[in-house]
Amino acid sequence: MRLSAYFLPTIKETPSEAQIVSHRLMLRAGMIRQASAGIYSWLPLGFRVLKNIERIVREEQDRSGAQEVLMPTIQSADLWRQSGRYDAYGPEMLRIEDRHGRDMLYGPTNEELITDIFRTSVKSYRDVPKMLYHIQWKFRDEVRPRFGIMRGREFLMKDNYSFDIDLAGAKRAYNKMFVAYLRTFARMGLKAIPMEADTGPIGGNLSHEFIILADTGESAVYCHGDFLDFDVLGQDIDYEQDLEPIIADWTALYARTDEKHDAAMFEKEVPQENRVEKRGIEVGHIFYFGTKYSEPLGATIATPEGEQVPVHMGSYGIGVSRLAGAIIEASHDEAGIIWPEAVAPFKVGLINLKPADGDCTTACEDIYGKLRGAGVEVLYDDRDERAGTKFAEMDLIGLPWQLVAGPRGIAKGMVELKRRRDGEREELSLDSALSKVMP
RNA sequence: CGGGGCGUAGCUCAGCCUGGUAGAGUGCCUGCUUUGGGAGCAGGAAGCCGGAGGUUCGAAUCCUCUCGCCCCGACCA
Repeated sequence: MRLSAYFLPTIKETPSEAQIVSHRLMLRAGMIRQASAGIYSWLPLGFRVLKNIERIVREEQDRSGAQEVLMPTIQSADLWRQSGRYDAYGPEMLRIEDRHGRDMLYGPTNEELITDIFRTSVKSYRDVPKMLYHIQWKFRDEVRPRFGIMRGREFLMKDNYSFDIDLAGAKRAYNKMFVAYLRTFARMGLKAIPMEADTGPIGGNLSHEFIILADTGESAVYCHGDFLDFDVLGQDIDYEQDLEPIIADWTALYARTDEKHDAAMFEKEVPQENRVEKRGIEVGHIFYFGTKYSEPLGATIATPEGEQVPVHMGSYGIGVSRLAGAIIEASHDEAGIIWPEAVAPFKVGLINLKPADGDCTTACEDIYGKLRGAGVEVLYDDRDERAGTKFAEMDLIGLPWQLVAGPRGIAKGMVELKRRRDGEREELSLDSALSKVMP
């Protein structure tokens, strides 16, 4: 993509409404624009990031055996009356009336709908287990939206729902999601730590929040430092195998949010030097809720013995749009965003320092063509701007690699390759620079 | 939903107390100069001062109402 043709409205000054760093940077980098309180438009750069996050989430859901569906944003109130949540949910639910006077709502979540889909078509134990997920916009009319995209009213969420004949089956589904989440966040370059969470009225220990550490996180979290060295991507995972050992590894050490924190236990279980006390952002939540919805909605299946039992369900959410902000909270510096490669809107930013210079521009066009030919996503700054502006904007939008070509270097056949993460620069020949950023 | 704050040029803000023809910086457009970290000089375009009522000869400024946005708290993926 040529920057001269790209819609990238960057802002030098910080918009006054943005307080936290991800919100400021997303506005400044031209990723999003606020439409109204807690509701945002995604501009080209931000949308690319959102799509990358979504893609990784989808790939890992599919890998775990979940199947993608797409349910509507607008739901009928009828189902919610059956589950008892139409009244229970309160003013957070955006209620709508259609032209016929029917009560509708903009879905804040989809348990009712998915349970309805399941109950009308699944009748036998032979048809489970199943995991159905979708990635869809939700709306929760928060009293006070804040933190930009991180806590908007409208947000993109992946929610998966598992259906099993009994608790043991549900536990297997839970474990699959647990591992899928570890992989999902790791692929995005995040250290996500599963922390014990409240299970509500169901009880048991089948509820975890996945938390990433960031100074600006919304809640205090406490965990063992060894979590930061765990590597899930290095493992070869077979989702049909028993995942219990992996779960055991990841739940053996202390990790709790402040709601569940027990200072005495923390100090007893974690040696002083390994105690991590930081702030965290919740990016995922998995939990088992048993027959909470299947019972009132009559989602029953027949056991091998012919008995009708309510199906056991779990629900597994990832805040897809929130992740865009969360990743920035976890990865930025004074100059701007630092994208992990997997979610970066482009892999390489090619800076032509002097478009007016024939040789320099010829070389840049050549590099641009070669990178694109190799399938590398590249944003080519071909604008007639000053060098300082180009450097500053490229740092701001945070592409992992910057390839800088100026007349002086080009005359010697050299370009500069800068790694955004640590600012390390290398003067390289054209070919070796290219080979470094090509797959 | 309680408490607080702010709506003036694309953005950041001054002007309001004490009423008298709308301001700065930055961004944008033109030209010249400059050219490896958000340049310099000169010129230019740009605002129903959030909206509606009211007070007044006269309102960005005072009063009333209203809408929007932000912050703290309670709540939350």
